[in-house]
Amino acid sequence: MKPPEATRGDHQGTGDLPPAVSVCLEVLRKRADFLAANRGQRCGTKAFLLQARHRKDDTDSIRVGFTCSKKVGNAVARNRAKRRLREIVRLVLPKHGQAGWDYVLIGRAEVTAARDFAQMQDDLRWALEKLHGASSA
RNA sequence: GCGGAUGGCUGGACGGUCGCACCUCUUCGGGGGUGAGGAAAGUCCGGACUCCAUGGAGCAACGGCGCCGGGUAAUCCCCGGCCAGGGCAACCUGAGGGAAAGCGCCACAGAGAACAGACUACCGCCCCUAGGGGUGGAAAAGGUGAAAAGGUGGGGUAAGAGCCCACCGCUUUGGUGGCAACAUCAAUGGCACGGCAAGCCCCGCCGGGAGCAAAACCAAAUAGGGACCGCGCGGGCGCAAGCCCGGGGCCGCUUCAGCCCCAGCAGGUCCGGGUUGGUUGCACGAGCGUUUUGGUAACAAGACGCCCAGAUGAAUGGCCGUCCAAGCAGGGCAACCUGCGGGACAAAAUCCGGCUUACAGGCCAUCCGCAAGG
Repeated sequence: MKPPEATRGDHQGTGDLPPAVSVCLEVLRKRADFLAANRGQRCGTKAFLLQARHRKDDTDSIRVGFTCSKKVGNAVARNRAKRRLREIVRLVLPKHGQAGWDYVLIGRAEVTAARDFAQMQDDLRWALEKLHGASSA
């Protein structure tokens, strides 16, 4: 009854990815991609933790992954958290993300499912500006 | 009307706007269809299906089950019945075979706890003699305990006792009813037989193992194995042809049948295994709905209609509006009005049949008790 939920034991978490997003976005499916993103830059917000990594390969697509471990709650709570994260990514990332980067959003217990939706979008914009501002500086 | 018992249903609705998975149509712009649960859960039973084990028979071991009958693919499940316990009742609960095969265990308390025993108390006799001691009888009364050797009443006696009698219980035998568990009636014996088998055990029945990450196929890249050919090949006897004797393996043992192996390699030809992706398995099934017939029922048979999720870092959603109902506050005798507010448990992962557990609120049916009315 449970999805792979992947290697939960370590703190990588493995996101569950919904191929949701629009055309220019791709979804991370490989465990290795998640591990690589985990070693990249990161920025926490109230509703989630954002990890980002510049792939430095020839492709210029934006890729995203989502991680909601069992700490977030039961299956129903995890699914809801992932869907909300997926939705703010769909609305925000095409405009504010940078090509050639991988992003991973990690859900938090309680907050990810309950925070005001508009505020979550602002959170993501703020986190993206902070990361890319720091990397360019 | 109040209280209660049982069974079942439902578990937000509608709309707007972005979006997801699969299928499908397409003029490649896009359009259409379908898309979580009663528990999808726990993974506790039973099956289908797949692979592994060479097949048959017997035995042993291990595990499970356990009133009787029926249902089913099957079950530890379901239905009906029996017995025991609880409740005024509807109804509920019950690992419910065997303790006159054996072993073992019954703590504390108590005189005594398992082929009984005698502390207080009772009675007779004897002795010192307010009272007590000795001896014998007896096991009813008190006390202890979860449990004390049939119960109640009467007779009887020095006092007592199934010692005798009646009823109840029990043993044994028989009759009757029932497929059976069992019930009931009669006779019989004066009563001999404590509990625990979720202790060992005995009896009866059932059971091969692993599981869709099973398994099959395709494509890549990569280190290492097997078969056949050739040289050659177990022991003994023999000049030789040949004859005799084998050993080991095939999930425990025995047996029968069958199969395989029994030195090595510088070569030649061919085949298989693991990893990562992909495809299949993978959704037409012990299927669902309606209905008829048989059956007390579980269920079975028939007719008609229907196609109903197939993901894999894993779709079935985000936001907003109106309404519905739980809750809170205010107003009103009340119906109700206004505002706030928030939506039970829990999400498919090969598929079925069950069990168990979780669950806000709402609804329906049948039945029982009490009260009132006709």
